[in-house]
Amino acid sequence: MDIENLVKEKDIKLTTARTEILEKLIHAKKPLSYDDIKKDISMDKATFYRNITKFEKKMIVNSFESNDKKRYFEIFESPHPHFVCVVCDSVECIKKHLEFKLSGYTIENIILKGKCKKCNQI
Amino acid sequence: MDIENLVKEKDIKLTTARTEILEKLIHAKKPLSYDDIKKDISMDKATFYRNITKFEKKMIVNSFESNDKKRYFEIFESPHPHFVCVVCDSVECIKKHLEFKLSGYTIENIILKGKCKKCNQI
DNA sequence: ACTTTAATGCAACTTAGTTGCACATATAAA
DNA sequence: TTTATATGTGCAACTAAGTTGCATTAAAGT
Repeated sequence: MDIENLVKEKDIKLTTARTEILEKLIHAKKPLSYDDIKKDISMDKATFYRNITKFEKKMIVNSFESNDKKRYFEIFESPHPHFVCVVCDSVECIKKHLEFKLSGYTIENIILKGKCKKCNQI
Repeated sequence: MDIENLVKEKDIKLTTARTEILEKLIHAKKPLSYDDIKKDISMDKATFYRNITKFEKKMIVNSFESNDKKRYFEIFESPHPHFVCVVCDSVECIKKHLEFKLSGYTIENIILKGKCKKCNQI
């Protein structure tokens, strides 16, 4: 996956700031918060949030609120569940497909909250 | 369900403030945020949050973070999924049991995010 | 180059929730 | 009934993620 493909036909100017954000998210193995990536990007947080909002509107990025009051962002791909640890606040993607229908509702994201492997061993 | 049963053997003093919170939650049909119930309770928000934290530790109340940056609280009963609308931020309980296992993990809450019935019709 | 439009940085703001501290209430001991 | 000790409460100040207003800068079209 490369950045040109992501923004293709999305009517978005590819500025330095935007490239930095997308680069970081593309190489991430799990959703990241602003806090997770601020050390690796050079823009102001206002710029970060304005750009991420734009990415979300264009369906390039997708986000959800975790347990730690932070928003987590990932490149929008085929929908998959996420696991959020209520002890250590870590966030993971669940590869397994979770089929679940609810008539009248549209389900966009499934979030499982609980204790992750590490925290279960303590 | 009554309040005496809830706090029985939980080593909790039943003050006026605590009774107010529990009364409200017992009669709620869905999880409520502080914002939802502040008009109906007479205590300071610090007292509310300190008590709700205590209830959570004692497994009387259970909570989760929604999409609107607010925490939603409900009386702790048998675990069930919740639906959170990403458009109108409404929160609902899902009665249907959702079985989902993930080895090594403990799942405490399942949150489905998407569009609710109302918002789907718009 | 000139104009128009969108992007950025900075600082101030918003808001859910937390914390320190003094005062109040309750339970236990004397 | 007083005294001691612990717990609960209100108020105000604080915290931290995210937002907004505004002046400045950069980019794209003519």
